[in-house]
Amino acid sequence: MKVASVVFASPLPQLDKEFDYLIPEELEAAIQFGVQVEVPFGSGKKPKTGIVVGIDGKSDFTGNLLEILDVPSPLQVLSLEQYKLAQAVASRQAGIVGELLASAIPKRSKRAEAKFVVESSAVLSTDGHAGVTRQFLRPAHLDGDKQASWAMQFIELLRPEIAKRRSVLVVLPDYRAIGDFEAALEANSLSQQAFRQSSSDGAVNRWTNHLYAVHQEGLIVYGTRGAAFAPCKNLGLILIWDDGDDSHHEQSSPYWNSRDVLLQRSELENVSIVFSSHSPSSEISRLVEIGYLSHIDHSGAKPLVRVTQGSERLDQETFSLVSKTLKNNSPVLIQIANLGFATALVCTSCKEVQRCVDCQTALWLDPAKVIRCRGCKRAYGNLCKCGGKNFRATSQGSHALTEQLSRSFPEAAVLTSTGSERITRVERKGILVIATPGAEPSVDGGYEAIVLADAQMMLGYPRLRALEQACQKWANALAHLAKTGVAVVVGLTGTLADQVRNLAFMEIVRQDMLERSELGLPPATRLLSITGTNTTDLESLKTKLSSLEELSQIPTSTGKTLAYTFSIANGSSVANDVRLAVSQVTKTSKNKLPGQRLLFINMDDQSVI
DNA sequence: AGCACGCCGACT
DNA sequence: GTCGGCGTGCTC
Repeated sequence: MKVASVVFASPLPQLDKEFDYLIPEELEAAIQFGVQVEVPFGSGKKPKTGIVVGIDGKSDFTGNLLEILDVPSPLQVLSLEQYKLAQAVASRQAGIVGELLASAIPKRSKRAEAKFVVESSAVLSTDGHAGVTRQFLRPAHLDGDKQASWAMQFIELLRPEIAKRRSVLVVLPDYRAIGDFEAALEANSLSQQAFRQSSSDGAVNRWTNHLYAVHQEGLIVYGTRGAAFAPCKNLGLILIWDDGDDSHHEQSSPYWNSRDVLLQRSELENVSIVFSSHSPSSEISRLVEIGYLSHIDHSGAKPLVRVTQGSERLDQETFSLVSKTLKNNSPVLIQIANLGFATALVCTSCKEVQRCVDCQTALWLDPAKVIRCRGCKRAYGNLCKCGGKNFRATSQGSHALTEQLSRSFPEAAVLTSTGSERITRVERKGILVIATPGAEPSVDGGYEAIVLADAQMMLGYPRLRALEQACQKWANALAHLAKTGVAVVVGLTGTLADQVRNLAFMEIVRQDMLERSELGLPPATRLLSITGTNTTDLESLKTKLSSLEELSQIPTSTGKTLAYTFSIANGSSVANDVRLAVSQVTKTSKNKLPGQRLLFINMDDQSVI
């Protein structure tokens, strides 16, 4: 009898390998790579579902081989390329193949399967994958009247691939981008060939789209970050929008991100890849710098941008610009940094900044006008320690500004759009929109005036990536400007002011990236963090890791996290060593909790510094 | 995950 | 003497 290698879509490290089973002759016809099988496993009575990832005449296993019990459906659910990608990502991130497979394969829907018919296709074009290109592409600075410039650009790039019956994979940061992309697909009559891979779709749709992506070539497969692992038959091109956006990072182990996964996919499947954004991430900037990516600039005509130096949100000139634009019945956008009524509260009698008694975090006025700790959410009354009853806001949030502007421009409608209360589109008229970064509503033809009111504050965050993230948020907001519009960026000085005025985000991020390189910080190096709850376990891990020369430890603010930098070239050996050390500590620890992981390895931490 | 194997305390 | 606690380790 022939032998099949089977893997399980399980996050358990003990099951992170292939198990061999004999193929009974009556099932031999149905067994092929990527089909689901029912197999006996362990001493459990009920059969376990696995996936066939290899068929051979023999097995290296010395024990007694068992037989596959059943093949519930002859349909392939996993492609060879997907499996290789999961293996590569697991090894790079010191994670487990099974946990990646679990998210790459949706839940089976028998109802979807009953209706699924593979379109019989001609023999695939085999014109090879000659001329693989890897690019960073800047789309036009300004969006079209009805469509996002990047989405239109994506359509142009994917068209020729679809015509060749190549599939195209499109990975987007969030649902707003999905909306923009779907609008572009619709406008170009491509919706029929596009298959969304989304965890929020219903089980039947999800499974249907998954099956199409496995079995049919020449499709547009798109979705948010999870789609990076989606099957794509005859893949010819990978497109990623705004790779620097936080949403491209997976929040659970093994903490992969779209950029790195898709770079690996491009290498493994030898296909072209295009990263696109208005302002590059520092990683993309580095890849352009070392010549791995070529830089294609389609940004075109620059809009008119004014930079003011003062810290005042709306100086006289800006105020009259807003006022004049509204009078002309044209829309205005004001981008501010955060929610709530105030970012910090100062007592008017003792001048103390109000802090939480538990965690020392600054208090703020939340959207419900309750004084609350920003960190632990504890609510406070309206009384300072000194007995003072009055507070002054050190910086205003969106709701306070809405109220103030409603008074200043009584005849205009004032709308607020934030991450949690988002408006996606507004009518083209004299309307004043206040939005937090990433929540800017679209408007046909663009805004006639855009004010980036908190530019200075957004730079001030004590984070490694503050500058590149600020550039990303500004550039994305400015894409909403009308061709005849004017933008005002508040509170920048010196070289940075000049660079922002010229929309030289490429250069700003490049300089920032080079400065970080000199300090040995990402993206020139990688940053590893290991987080746990138990300090003794972390201590013993620290001792184990101290013998590894490739790692250089960096301090962290909490005792619950160890952080190290390591060189990109050492990536695979570091991943191996760390995985080993963590499994040893886990094995000998006395603090194990059932079903809970003791230590979390993040091979590319974004937030410890 | 399940489940068996295994070596120490209170029970008919 | 045995029943059963769940720590440890394996499952093709």
